[in-house]
Amino acid sequence: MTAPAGPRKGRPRNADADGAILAATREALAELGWGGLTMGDVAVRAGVAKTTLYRRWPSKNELVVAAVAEQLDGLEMADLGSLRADIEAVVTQFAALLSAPETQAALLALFAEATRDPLLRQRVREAIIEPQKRLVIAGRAAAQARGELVADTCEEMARASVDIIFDTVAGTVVHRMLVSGEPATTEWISAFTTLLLHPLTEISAQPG
Amino acid sequence: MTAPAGPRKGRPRNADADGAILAATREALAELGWGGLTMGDVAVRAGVAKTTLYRRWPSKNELVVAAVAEQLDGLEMADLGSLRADIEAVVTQFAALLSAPETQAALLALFAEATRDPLLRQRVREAIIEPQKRLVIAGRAAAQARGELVADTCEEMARASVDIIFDTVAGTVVHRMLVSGEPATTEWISAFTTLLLHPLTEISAQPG
DNA sequence: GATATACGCTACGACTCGTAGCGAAAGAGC
DNA sequence: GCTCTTTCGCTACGAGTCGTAGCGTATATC
Repeated sequence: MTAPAGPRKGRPRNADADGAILAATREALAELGWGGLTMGDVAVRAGVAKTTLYRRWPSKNELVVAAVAEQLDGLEMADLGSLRADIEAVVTQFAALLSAPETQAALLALFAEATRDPLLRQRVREAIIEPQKRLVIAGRAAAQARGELVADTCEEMARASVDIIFDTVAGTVVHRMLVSGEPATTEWISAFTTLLLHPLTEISAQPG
Repeated sequence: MTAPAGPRKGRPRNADADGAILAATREALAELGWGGLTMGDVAVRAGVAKTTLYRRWPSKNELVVAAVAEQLDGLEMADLGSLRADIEAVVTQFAALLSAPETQAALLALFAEATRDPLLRQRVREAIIEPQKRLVIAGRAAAQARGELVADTCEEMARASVDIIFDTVAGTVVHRMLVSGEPATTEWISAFTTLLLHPLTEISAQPG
């Protein structure tokens, strides 16, 4: 996405620079926040010139989107044999990611900027939000294959339930860790999973 | 809070200016976002000099905290006779507030800045988060008085349940409206309330 | 009146964004 | 080997912002 087609003739780009810049962006975001992050500082941390940043990303916004998206792509939904275990595992992963100050500052700063910039908002949804719904879809498919959940009645309802479940899980965890500032202990994750499982299994058993 | 003790001798402050400045701050935040908001612009919108802003609030951060806190103080928990109706009513109020772009940008921008600035974070919790937990407490008390929920087993568990319920409600609504960008329709509020009521009544009926 | 504060205005230093121009480096194609 | 193309680091720049300072004036209390 950043460099769709590599250059054909001239001097090739430093392959290591992309990773170094994105890491430096997250690091700077952790220490300084969105408002405190400066392109010059990121360049120094990454060991490149400021102009190199602008040669690869058009603005601060796009750079941070790329940095955060790369971070969240590491989330995975494992099939541990039960819906409860799967949910607890992915929530634990998510919480661990969100406990890193760099991810905290990056995510919220991005969301905040996205509320005013429709283009950035769309980029955030495309690059960050939508890809993560795969986790809900994968977890439900596994549960259905194990017989823990019945198959969805129709395509439309399946999509709607993915959205509401994703909003509830992501929203609650994000709110607890970023807004309330409390850590997500194993006990809390267990309690939240219980809260989530009750209506999930019931609604699934008797839709309508 | 802003001016704890009024001045005793000199020229008194313009009483209307505070409200005008806070309103102008929210308006500017809606149009320009945190990054785009400038103190000079707010001053022009409010019809005062920039120095007047700094005479009343020490920085941009504090000004926005005050502007958002004032906005959220309008939320109320009404006793409508049933727990479901009470929850739906307060969620509807909250969603209506969050549908205003000025509140969206303000809240998220504030949360984002708060992740890096511990002092600001504490101010946000004191002035914005904690006061709103009164809604959960009031709603639960009313439900217990009506016999819909049993009384809490101990003080500590009561506080923990307030926290988890608050995180779930606020987090889910915020995430849906601000991150996913979907509006909170009456159907969605109803479905979410159902999802919330199941474990609430069950856990309350058989704690542990 | 004397005093003390708030007000509007202008100017300022320090900082950041994003761009432009320079010479040099590192590959591709002939 | 030689040319062409692109990237690189560096420096400098214009525009814009934060937060402060100084000035003269307005408006209150003592």
